[in-house]
Amino acid sequence: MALHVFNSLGRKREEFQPLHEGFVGMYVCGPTVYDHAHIGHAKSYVSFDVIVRYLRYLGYQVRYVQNITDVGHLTDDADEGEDKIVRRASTQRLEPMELVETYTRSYFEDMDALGNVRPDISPRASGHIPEQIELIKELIDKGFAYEVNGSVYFSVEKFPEYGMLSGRRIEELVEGARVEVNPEKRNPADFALWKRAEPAHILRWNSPWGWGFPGWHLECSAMGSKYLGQPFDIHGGGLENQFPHHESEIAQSQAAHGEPLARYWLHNNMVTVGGQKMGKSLGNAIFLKDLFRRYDPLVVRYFILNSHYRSPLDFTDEALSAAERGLARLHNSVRALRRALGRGSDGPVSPEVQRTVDEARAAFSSAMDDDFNTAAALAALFDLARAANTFLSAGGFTGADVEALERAFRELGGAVLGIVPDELPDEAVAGLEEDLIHLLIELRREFRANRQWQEADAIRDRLAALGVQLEDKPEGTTYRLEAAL
RNA sequence: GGCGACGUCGCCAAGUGGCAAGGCAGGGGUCUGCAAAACCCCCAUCGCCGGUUCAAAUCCGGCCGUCGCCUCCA
Repeated sequence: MALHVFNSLGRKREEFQPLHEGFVGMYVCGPTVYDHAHIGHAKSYVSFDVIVRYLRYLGYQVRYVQNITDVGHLTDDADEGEDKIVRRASTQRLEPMELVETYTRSYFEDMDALGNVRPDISPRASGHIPEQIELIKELIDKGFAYEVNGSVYFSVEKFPEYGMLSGRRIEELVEGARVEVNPEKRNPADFALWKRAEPAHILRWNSPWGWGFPGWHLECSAMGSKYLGQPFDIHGGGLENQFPHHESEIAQSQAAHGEPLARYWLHNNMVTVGGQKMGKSLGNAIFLKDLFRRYDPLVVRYFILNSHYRSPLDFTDEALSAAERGLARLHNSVRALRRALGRGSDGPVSPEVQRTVDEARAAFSSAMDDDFNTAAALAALFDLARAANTFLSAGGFTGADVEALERAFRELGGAVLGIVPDELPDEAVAGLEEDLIHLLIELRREFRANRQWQEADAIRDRLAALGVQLEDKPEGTTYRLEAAL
């Protein structure tokens, strides 16, 4: 089966056909860096990370662009409000760019921890002011935009398709508008391309319309087409940005260039906390840096992938704890395989193992081909884990058997889903700690040989209390670090 | 008020016309000095009502409930 994706543009599943054979250009709306990343960011960027990884697994050369919004994102969308960055910077008495730098680094730190591959280009809005000004000029020249008092607005009436993505009509927007109408706008639904800024405004640039700063929607249009051309293949982002952000991107870009901005629009669903919407303004945001103190980032990643990217996801302790144990199961199986590497007999892969691996790969691919159904793909990995465990405990496997199984986990669970690292936690322990654990295991072995069960159990219990879980097996005692997972 | 999504086992979650994946938890076994891990077995007719169909969790209508967008947010 070929890859099918759910295109928000048209709201249906379509076969994915790249514009250029073998190449995919993908743009995902990045964060506005005025605070630390929260679990909403995690869901969004893990989802799109897996999409990028899977496209690469399929053999596409992907150019992944994800912007950093460091200017122009106002605190409300009536095109009034303050710039989020500026407001936060003045509160903290920082240069805006200083604030931006801090949170940009924090963002990448968290995304790295989650195992997301870095975008190929992370363009900043503030570094693309000339491109944005050019775009505005083009829109004015073509009659889609107008200037008032040093601000420029996009005229939605000039673009009849406005609403094509979100399924809204301009009239409805105007009627339902709860925000105060900006008197400068000809139509209340018009949106700002450029906002005039007074001298007191510290983040501003000179333009043909005087000093000011670009509107939020503009950056994605300018940077997306700059690095990926227009149209490009995939535009991703959060569902809440479908309107007005993405709708406005489409309008600007298509009005200016006469071509659609992107062919496939993918939207991930939202995160709730204990059943309630999470919002920075609601004060119930869970920051990743806090969450990572309680759960390994890979557990969070696994938890996210256990549901579909287009489904909402509710964060609860109970669900995360279950995810923790589920991921451990997968890791245990991979660990066992890796310990068995090189221990099998000579010979080719047995037909039975080959068939098991083939089936797992087929199930995995057909799940991922179906609009990136990671939950079903995970089920294929769990089936593989069970089979692998059975093969290992049955014995009589060849080295090639173990390699084939391990490779499947490394590629599907590792390269594609990113939840099976090349080095699992307990394999990373080294040095003094490792020597001490082995010393205790050796002592315990002697107690056991003398049937001094109390002493042996005490060692095991106390190690367990420290997060080191011992496991007695026919071939000897091994350990697992539970705290690390 | 307008638009949209969803409601599947105790919990999480796949499944969009043909006998309901997977994970966690639970019960019963095997292995083990005991554990742990692992393996085997057991554990749901899909919010409610009505309709279409040989056949519906899957399609249509109504109702109830939850969530989201329409205002900053991934």
